[in-house]
Amino acid sequence: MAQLRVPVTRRERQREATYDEIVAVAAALLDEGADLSLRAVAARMGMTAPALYRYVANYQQLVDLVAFELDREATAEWAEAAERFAEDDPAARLVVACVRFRQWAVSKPRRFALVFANPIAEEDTERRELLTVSTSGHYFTDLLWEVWDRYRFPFPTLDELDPVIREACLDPLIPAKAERIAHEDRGLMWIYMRSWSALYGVVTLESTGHCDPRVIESGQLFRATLLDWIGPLGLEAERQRLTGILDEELARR
Amino acid sequence: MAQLRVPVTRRERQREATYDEIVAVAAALLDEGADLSLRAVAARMGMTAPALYRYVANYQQLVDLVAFELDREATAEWAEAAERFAEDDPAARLVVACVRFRQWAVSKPRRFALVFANPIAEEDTERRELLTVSTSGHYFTDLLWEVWDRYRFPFPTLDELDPVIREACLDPLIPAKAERIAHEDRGLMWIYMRSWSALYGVVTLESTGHCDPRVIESGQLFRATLLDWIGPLGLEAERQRLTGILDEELARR
DNA sequence: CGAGGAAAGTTTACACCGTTTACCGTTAAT
DNA sequence: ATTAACGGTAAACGGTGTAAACTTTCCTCG
Repeated sequence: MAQLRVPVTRRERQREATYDEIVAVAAALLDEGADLSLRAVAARMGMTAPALYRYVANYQQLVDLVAFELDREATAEWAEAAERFAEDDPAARLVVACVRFRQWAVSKPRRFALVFANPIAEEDTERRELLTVSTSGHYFTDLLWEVWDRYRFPFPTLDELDPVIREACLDPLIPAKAERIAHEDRGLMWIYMRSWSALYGVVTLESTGHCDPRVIESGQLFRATLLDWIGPLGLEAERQRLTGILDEELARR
Repeated sequence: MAQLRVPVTRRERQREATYDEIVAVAAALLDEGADLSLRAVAARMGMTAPALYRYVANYQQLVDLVAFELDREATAEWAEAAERFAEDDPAARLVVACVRFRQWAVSKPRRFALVFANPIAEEDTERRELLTVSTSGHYFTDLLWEVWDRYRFPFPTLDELDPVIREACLDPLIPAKAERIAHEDRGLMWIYMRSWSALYGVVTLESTGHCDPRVIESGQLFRATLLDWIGPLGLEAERQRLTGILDEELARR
């Protein structure tokens, strides 16, 4: 029994704390506009750079670590904000979460770039696996499933899908909490991919600044993109209410 | 008269050639998977690094120069491919150009990242201006206008638009060949922004690899996104033909 | 308790990077 | 022919990631 318990020796607690400090310091550097460097992180922690190699194998792993934690942190924020609507109101929660995601991306573009605009080479299976456990991805798939569970919007059956897509729906390599989705309902994953692609698109465009700043400021492009999904997600009857929530959340700034 | 002619002295020709070589060498480095560094470019040109400062003020300018030229080069490729359809068939040309853009982004992700995934800070007016003259942006706006000129799909009137968006349509800060669009038709720019956002979204998602590799390989996500725009662009009557062109172009690999 | 060993640091070193400064031929213009 | 601009060099500075060798600290086990 004893060895089954996670052994929290003094050393391990210290090590855990060091990891936390790494992430905190990195986030601070990022917010200050400095760029994330191994040496800078080490220096600010009162260590020499090579010491950090006791914690990460190389620079890329440092970045991945920070990205993963920032993703978790951000997702927790959106989730908390979404909880101002009841559990049985997933549509409202989804709207809030999307807006908060967007506000986060626009107000903290460097964090966003680290987490979401970080190129992943096809061959890099390690980093790809890391992507699979992305917290935000799981959160959004889960939310989408709940919306479906409540509103039962249509989605393609597995045999309507392109064989490759079918496989990708059944055994997703992307961040997704698919276990919860019944095998025969896995066509839902296609809706997830499509809607995520749309959301990712506007948000990346806005966050990276490849867009008229006035348009970003107004939020209209994002708003229109979200509204496009009201119909496909079976929320037509709720359009007015959800639009209200959307606008309110956007105005919150 | 004489001083109106662009003076092509020997020196200026040489200088021009050097600029071309910088871009060529940088592109080669990029394609080899090395990262773009001022020193590496200089070394491969047989120069020392400081010599490059006679041509660009700093590293960022080197990147911008290369990005701009690669954008031009790529746009020329898509445009040439699109010309296999007649000038009076802008819809087919648009489909071809979009697919070629996507194939370029997926097969040369590093070039894509340089040109389109390069963050631009809000304050950086210089780089923002550079963005405004982006060749690809002009090409796509132009093509969209031609589609509208032929099919007359509906678009919001200026007074239907949010005031901020209206202003952005009238005096665009984004790459766009807007002069050609009559003042009262500037609502078209809204359609441009929205469709560009959608296109940019999938393509970035696929190019950066934040997506199941099998889905990228199949091209289905991109295909579906493009097909969504057949209706809004007034091309419903052409759906079958355009879908054929789309699939053919995607299969071309 | 004390010996042994792993863990966590440091120092030193190397090869890169962007950038500045001072200097020097070559080339073009007056 | 003189002068000035141009296009290059060498040296140097401070920054980066990373490797190897060495030291100190702490935990564990006989």
